[in-house]
Amino acid sequence: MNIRDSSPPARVARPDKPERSPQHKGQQTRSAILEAALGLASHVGLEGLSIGALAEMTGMSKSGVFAHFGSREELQISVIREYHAKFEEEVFYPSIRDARGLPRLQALFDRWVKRVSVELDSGCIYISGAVEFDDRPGPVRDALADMVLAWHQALERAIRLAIEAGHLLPDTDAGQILFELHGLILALHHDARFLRNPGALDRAQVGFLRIAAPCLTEEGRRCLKQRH
Amino acid sequence: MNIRDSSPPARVARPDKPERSPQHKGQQTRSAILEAALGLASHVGLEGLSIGALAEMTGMSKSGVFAHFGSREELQISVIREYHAKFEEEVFYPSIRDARGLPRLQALFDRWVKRVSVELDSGCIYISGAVEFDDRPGPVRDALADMVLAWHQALERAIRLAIEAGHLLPDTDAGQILFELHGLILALHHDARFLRNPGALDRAQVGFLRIAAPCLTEEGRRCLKQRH
DNA sequence: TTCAAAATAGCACGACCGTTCGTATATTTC
DNA sequence: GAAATATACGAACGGTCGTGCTATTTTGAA
Repeated sequence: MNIRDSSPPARVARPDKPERSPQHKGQQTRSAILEAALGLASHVGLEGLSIGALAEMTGMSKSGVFAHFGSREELQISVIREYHAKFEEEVFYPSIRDARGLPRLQALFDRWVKRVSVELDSGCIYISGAVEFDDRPGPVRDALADMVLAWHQALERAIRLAIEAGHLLPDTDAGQILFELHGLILALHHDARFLRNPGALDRAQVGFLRIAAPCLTEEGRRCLKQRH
Repeated sequence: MNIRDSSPPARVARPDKPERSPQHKGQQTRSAILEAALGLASHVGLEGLSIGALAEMTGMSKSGVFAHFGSREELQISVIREYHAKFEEEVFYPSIRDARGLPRLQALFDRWVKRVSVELDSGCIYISGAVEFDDRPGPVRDALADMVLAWHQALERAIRLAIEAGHLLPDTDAGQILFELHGLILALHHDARFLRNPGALDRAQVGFLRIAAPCLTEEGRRCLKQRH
């Protein structure tokens, strides 16, 4: 099961099939670069990514770094994909082991909250990227939008499952719930990272309950109580 | 009455008192530059602002533009102040003519929504700036944070007035309401500008009612009905 | 009309950017 | 081992950036 139904990794710059062992040195340093890039982009944004800075961080030459991606755009897209994979691994996969319905939805939200606020240095690339590229069409924006949409769809699916499971009222507007939950995350990101307001985390948690409250069935209410 | 209690314009680069008429040519072109800068920053962000691009837009030389601000940072700060003034004029001032309480609060929110979504080209500098500068301490971040905080305080004041007016329940947590309303705006900005989802505007309006609903007194409910 | 001051232009600088190219070094395959 | 190929380097290019100088023009008032 994957967040998105779409294509496998599908490296653009390296169309060779990713056989296990051969030429693994390249992939190895490529991963190292990508990890550094992820950290850098978390601070300065995707637009702030510079090949020179990356070269210095990894102790390589600029051209050495460059060769792994072929262009700055491809580097940015690779970073987005890398972030997506990490996000999947830290937020999505652990949560779908919870029972479908409210427990799973709350697990997804909680891990999302942690990812956005707690992570000491890493700002959310989905959020910063959305702001950076909302007026900049092109392949980077498209890649970013694909990932964000996939995540939103996964969340909306979880909300609908909560309806089907009888935890939320049948007339609940899943898209509206998603919109408001997303708003909580964005407000959290804003208040915690920009304003450095430590109370934001609680505000987001309280917000979740306030959003869910008017849609809860009795079984849903019991479901939330259990988690005290 | 002003959103913020703090300092008058207080030009840093031009400490001369702003007497009415003399040397008005400078201020005039300065305003023209600032207006162009505001439009540019709305598209490419405060970090994307470049003096060269500004010079080309205004038909001036780079050094001519530069001389008006003395540094890029001062230019960015001036743009922030200019945006703040425009924001005040379009959102705050017209709304405080509504009756204090829910009507004023809703007016503030509605104009805020319009400002963020409808404005054809102008993205919100408060929002994009917060993302750009959340990891970049310095005078620009401080100026931006000051403006945002002032606006938040003005909104929280409006919420508290709605409590005092008996429109919202006395135990309403004004800070929490502010947090959630802010979330709606951020989600709107994200969905409308980045994802180009036209339904986001309605979602924000519905969200307002859903956030207010559990806090309403009977008088508050009547207050909302009136506006059908 | 004259003149000082303000406003703008012109030019150059150093720094960094992404990118290209030729070449040397590792690494893998045979 | 050698041959083949993947990987990395170093230097250089054209460009844009912010900024500092020095002229030149424009402005507003005496």
